[in-house]
Amino acid sequence: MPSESLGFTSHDHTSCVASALACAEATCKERKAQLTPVRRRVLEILLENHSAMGAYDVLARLDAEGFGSKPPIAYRALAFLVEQGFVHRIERLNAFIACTHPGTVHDPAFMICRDCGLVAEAQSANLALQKAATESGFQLEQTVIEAQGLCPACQTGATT
Amino acid sequence: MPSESLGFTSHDHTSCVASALACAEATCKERKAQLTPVRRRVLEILLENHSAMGAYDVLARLDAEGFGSKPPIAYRALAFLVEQGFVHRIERLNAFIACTHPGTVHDPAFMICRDCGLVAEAQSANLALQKAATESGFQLEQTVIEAQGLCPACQTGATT
DNA sequence: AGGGTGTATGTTATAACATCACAAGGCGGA
DNA sequence: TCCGCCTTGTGATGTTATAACATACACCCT
Repeated sequence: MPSESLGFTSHDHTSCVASALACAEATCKERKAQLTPVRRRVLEILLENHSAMGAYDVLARLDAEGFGSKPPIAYRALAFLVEQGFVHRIERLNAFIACTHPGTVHDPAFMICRDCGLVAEAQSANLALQKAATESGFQLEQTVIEAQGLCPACQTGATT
Repeated sequence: MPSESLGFTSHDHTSCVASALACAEATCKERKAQLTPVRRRVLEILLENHSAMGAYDVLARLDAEGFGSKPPIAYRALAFLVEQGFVHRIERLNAFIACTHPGTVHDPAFMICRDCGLVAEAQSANLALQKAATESGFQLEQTVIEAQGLCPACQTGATT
């Protein structure tokens, strides 16, 4: 039962947390980036939670565990993790979510269920956008692709 | 020096404000939606400004013109305009921009220059995303597609 | 005219999200 | 040792957004 956030199917969760952490550790080592305790813990929290969390939600957890209670604590760790590609920011929700397939280079796309709030990560490869950019001379650096709708589970009996 | 939103080229600006307003009026009439003074003025402000503006920037203008100074004044008008499709919200910037081609149905994509802040609207048609959605059973309702990079003008000598 | 309904506006307060500025600690290299 | 760099801690503040409630106005129906 591979972890497949791509669909909205359930999966074995404990193993994917461990493997994502291991991957982050390896990547940091390779890049000589420091996966400090706070940073590591934030990543763990996001992985365990397995859904998009606001910075202040993360902060509350950190505070409860003695890491500090001020916003910059959380924001700095999150910024680091986003930079390293272990975590993605969901603009639409002002929230953060652990990457489902770290290690691979990607320009992720997200599907956000407006009913239950679940967020699934997919690959983007937006050719139309690249074409438009090329045509207008825009030098594309990063793309935010976030779809909103209803996940399979919420399609019956959801708020219309 | 306003620039055309589709490419990053400049264009005649006065005429596009007028035509967009006329279009909004016609559309509202057709839909029996009310383009009240505040709403109309907010649309004008965004059209005149011709770039992404924060809700509070808009609010400051409204206040200066006697429309009221409290956040809901601006947010409600903006929400109406977004609903009607006359204005788009740029998630990445927490800002709003007048639609460059109102009247036509569209699922817009944006190119945001990180140096000068200009925002250009393009068409999206993200097939990859639609495919992913279909495959996973996600019922797609709306897409946010925002690219970040450098506009032609900023590609020489920009902050790297 | 009276009364009900719906939409829009006005206002207070506060929630939620994010950053600045500065101090202090740890650690490696010159 | 001393310096420079990165990281953390903390207080204050800035920015974006909504909840909740009251009021006003237009419209329709009787």
